[in-house]
Amino acid sequence: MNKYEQIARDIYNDIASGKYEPGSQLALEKEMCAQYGVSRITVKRAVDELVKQGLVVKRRGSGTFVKGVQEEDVENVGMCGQFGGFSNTHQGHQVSTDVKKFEIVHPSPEVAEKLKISTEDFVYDIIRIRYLDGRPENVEYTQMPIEVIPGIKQEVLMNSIYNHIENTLKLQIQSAHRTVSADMPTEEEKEFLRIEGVLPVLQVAQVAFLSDGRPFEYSKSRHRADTSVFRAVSIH
Amino acid sequence: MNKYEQIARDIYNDIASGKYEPGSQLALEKEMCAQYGVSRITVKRAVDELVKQGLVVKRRGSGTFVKGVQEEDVENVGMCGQFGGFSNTHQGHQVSTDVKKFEIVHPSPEVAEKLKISTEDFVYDIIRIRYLDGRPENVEYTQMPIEVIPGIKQEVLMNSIYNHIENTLKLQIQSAHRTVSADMPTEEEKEFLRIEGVLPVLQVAQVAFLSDGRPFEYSKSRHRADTSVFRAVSIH
DNA sequence: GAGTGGTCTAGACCACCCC
DNA sequence: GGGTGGTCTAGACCACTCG
Repeated sequence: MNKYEQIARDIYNDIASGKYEPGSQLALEKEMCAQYGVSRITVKRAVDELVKQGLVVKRRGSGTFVKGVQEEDVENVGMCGQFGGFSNTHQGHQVSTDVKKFEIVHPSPEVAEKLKISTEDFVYDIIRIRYLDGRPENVEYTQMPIEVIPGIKQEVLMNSIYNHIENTLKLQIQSAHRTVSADMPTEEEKEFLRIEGVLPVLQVAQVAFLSDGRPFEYSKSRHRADTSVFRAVSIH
Repeated sequence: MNKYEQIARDIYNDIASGKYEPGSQLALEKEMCAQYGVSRITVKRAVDELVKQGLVVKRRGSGTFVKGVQEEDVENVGMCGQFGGFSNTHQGHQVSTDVKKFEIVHPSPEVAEKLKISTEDFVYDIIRIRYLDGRPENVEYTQMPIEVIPGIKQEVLMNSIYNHIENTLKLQIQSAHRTVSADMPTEEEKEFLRIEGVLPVLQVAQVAFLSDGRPFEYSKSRHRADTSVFRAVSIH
């Protein structure tokens, strides 16, 4: 564990545990240097992690202050960013999966372009429904190059593809480019998600990248609008 | 202008102008040190800006590589992040505004909590419709504490509140916490946005903060789903 | 003027990749 | 083994806030 990560985690815990009230001032960077026995630039980096998460604000000439945001935000953005697949973001709930389609096909030109592969290559073509505590929450359309992510089996799909990638294949996920939009469900999706009446879906389309820069996934997840939101923090 | 900002901008331009092909390797950090006459940590910081924007990937032991994402992404996330109000994010289009409501009221308990003020305080209560090239694109419900953002006039609302804050009041915007969701428009909104038939709206609710940590705005903008998306890049 | 965080340096050592 | 980026140091100076 790096020093700055450990320090960031420490401060985070102090805030989450209520040791720092919302609006109150954090210990000075100089003080933290002494407390942790590190240089100031390392403390700065640790605190900058919290700034990135939106938990604190730095004011040059004054100090660093706790922002005091809603608890939901802290939980959702938290130490981990809005990352991981579906399973990881809903800890504490019972997650189950229904695999509706699992084939290997050629990608469309659009998908091939996004995944930086040829239409001659092969991709997994997966449709899954995700349930939270037994209620359908979203339907996920996933395409992944078999070259990049080999060994996907039915069993992997029932759990987390992300776990398979990081734990079994030992690959690192680096980033995701997401586009969020609103749409109406198709008739099939209304069945999948047990939607009656008029309810839109929140669509999250993403291209995800490994740490070596290769795109490894193009997916669209379409969520019931009454049970899902997408959160983001942006810093100027 | 700071050195690392200038260097980041330089590299960004090299990528945007196509001097670096997608997938190609950037100049080494050591080379950039020589080129710009700065220390390596400064070059690193510059390149990290581009990583944050999702334009490049660093591979320890190998180098830094251009990710090769869609042009839309680069434009939208770009050098500026997905920031600024509506006017700034649609340069090149003709933007106009229709003010439907402009009053001063007490905030609801929920809004007061988010803005860290009392329900006894006053907030502007604003409803505006935004048009892109003459077509209604979204309706925006804004509440701002009059104490924090004084001097809002009809004329300001016709242009950009953000410009007023940064240029007239000389305040710095620091961050925004956003929650994106999908919903159906109300009957009134269908009129405002000239929606016929069944079309959902993409809602972006946000609390925005000044650089001194004070929340200064709670707003909900509800966009026609057929003309709007929300983009985000997340880095592990 | 005293004190805060912001930027930057020159140099060290480490973890990792590839040959 | 040679070269990459990652982390960290000790110290300097600057920009800003506040009393």
